[in-house]
Amino acid sequence: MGRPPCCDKVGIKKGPWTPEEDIILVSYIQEHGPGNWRSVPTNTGLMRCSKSCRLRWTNYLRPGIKRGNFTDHEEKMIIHLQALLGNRWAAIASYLPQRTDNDIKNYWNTHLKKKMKRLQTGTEGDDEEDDSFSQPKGQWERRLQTDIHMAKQALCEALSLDKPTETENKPPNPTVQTSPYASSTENIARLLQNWMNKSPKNPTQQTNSPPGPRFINSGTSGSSSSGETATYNSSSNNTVLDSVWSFKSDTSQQSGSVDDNTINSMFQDETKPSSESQLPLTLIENWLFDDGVAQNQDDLINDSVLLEETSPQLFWKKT
DNA sequence: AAAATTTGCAACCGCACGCCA
DNA sequence: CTGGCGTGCGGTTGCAAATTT
Repeated sequence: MGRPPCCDKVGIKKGPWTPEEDIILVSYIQEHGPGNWRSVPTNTGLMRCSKSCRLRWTNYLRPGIKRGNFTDHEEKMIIHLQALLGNRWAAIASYLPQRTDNDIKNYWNTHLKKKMKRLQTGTEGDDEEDDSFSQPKGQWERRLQTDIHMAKQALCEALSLDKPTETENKPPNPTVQTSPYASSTENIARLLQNWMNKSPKNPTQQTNSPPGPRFINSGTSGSSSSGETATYNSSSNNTVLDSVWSFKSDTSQQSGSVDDNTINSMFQDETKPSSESQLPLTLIENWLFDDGVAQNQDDLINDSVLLEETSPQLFWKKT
């Protein structure tokens, strides 16, 4: 007998999330914290399955998420990490705390994969955008070696949970960085008001949206169950979220500055690994982005293994 | 200017895994 | 030990926006 569905499919709404739903979800999580997703639809009245709630939260509503264009640095990291880890997007995302695995996966599939293909078809060197990326030879061997390497790395990771966290040279970690929601407080009241004033059919236009490539109007497709589904700009979702967070913080703290510690502690047990649970990044980053190594991908794995073997302490903690 | 095609991304689906009774 | 449940993960899809014809 097969597993029952994660949720009752009858009456479950699908498709794009509306701002109302986002607000309900965020409010609930702000009160109860993430987790126990099963109870979220029940307790909030959201006509969404628990999975959908979790996905919406982790991929979109969670604080600390950076949206918009990937930087060169991020792109290189993804390329290198993908070479090391394969399509283990969650693992890759753990090294890019501001990005979700879904985001990284999408970026890989839509941008980097093509780049790879281009390079593979013999245009190496012609690509002005990415001179650090080249298709490795003997991929199977390397993958095998990678897996061994990763097993070692995972072990180190597991054993170094209580090690001090790296911070320097490290991309800002959402669990310690200043909340972007607090920083956008100025716009928030206005944005929230804008959104509230506009009819659901009139999407909130970006007033401080991230520099995303374009804006998708999620529209009513896929969520026809609600005849009056609010259409809104996906890229402004964070704007709505900003509004929620900051609105709440404004009501409790006149300064409008969210108590980051409160929020951060609140979400410490999220799906994204905290900095404490990560392998010290600086050394890996340094190694990954060492130009010499980057230009010599064939030696990448060997270098890493060698490095690990010759300097095992580097993989434990920064000295 | 309009139609056709491509692109990008949010969301869904199904499987896997760990926990617990 | 076993089965149910909750959650996480990776692959895939659907559709609006952007681009090309």
